[in-house]
Amino acid sequence: MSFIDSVYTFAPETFADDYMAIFSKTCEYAMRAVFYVAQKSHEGQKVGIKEIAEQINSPEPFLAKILQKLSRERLIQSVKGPNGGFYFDAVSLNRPLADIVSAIDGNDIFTGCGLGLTYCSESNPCPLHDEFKKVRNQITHMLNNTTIGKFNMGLIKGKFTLNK
Amino acid sequence: MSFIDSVYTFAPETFADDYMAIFSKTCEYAMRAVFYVAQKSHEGQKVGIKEIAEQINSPEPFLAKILQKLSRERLIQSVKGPNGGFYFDAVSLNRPLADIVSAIDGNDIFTGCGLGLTYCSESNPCPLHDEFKKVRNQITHMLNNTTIGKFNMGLIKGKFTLNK
DNA sequence: TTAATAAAAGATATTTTTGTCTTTTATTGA
DNA sequence: TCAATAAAAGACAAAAATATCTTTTATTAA
Ligand code: FES
Ligand code: FES
Repeated sequence: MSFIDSVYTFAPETFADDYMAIFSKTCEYAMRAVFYVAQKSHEGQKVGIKEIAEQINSPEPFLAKILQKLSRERLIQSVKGPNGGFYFDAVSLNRPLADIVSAIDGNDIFTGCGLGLTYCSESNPCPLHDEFKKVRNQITHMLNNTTIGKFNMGLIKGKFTLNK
Repeated sequence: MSFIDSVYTFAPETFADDYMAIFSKTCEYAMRAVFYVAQKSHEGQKVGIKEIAEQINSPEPFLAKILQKLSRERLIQSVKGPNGGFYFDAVSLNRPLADIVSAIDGNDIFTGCGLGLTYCSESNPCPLHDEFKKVRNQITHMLNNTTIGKFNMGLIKGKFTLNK
């Protein structure tokens, strides 16, 4: 390939600098928002979408969609109009984070096969099955044992970050 | 909303029955393919893309792209022409599966923040940091301690599945 | 040295995820 | 009861991931 050619030839980046996280971006926004709203609820306040989006550094209209979904599923509370906003009642504050994750990302992270087989099963395991089960169990444990309100104190005391 | 209306009104499924896995589909295909080719290499054979795609149940042209990438990165060996195909040499068979994953999905799964913060850090942790670190470490351990050739015997003996 | 073979590369298409914009509905306080 | 407010809903747009098709290059064996 000549120099001139190379100037006009770009690698067909089918595999961009992709970076794959455990949770979808949607779910990451959801979790950050939930923790932020929980903290405010602990202080007895409701929060508007604009403030939430600013504080967790997420696109506002997109986050609105996410919270709408959580609201429809009664995982978060909201009221319209002046002094309205999002908040959590006492019951919701005690819900596990797992409820948020499964509402957004589904249950694959709790039950799915690491190699993408349709069903994860003991009788027909993929090679990674035994080790992957441990990973899945730890994720499940983490999400089941983290209530939505668990970090309220830490957040109020400034121990944790929710914005990049 | 009237009955007639409801007949023609469909919920705008912005959140389809999404299911989020730990690895991208691309990476799942890659891992399944790698294990399949490794097994064949152990038996001294090269395998064509068609056979691999059939055996691991993946779209053939898409898998071809994936293996091309791994080939460019010297993670898998290949030869063109008659009797050609993909295979692993002894060195590659001993590579950790982590090399495949990071080539395809990047390093976020090893180092990224569970809540999607730009950097995961001890000094500015997100609420999930402590627990998420454990998950990440277990994934890292799993992928570093699994060589590409680790399951050859199990696969030959039919203990494992690679197709759905 | 040629025909057949099989991977590599390139171009294109589809689907899903992520993100934006506009309109509607509910609530509140004046 | 009216104007202001804020979430809900709906329609639309952009980007990324997934998938397909065609052409090119390298290798082998006859
Ligand atoms: S079968 Fe793959 S993780 Fe269980
Ligand atoms: S800061 Fe979020 S996992 Fe470390």
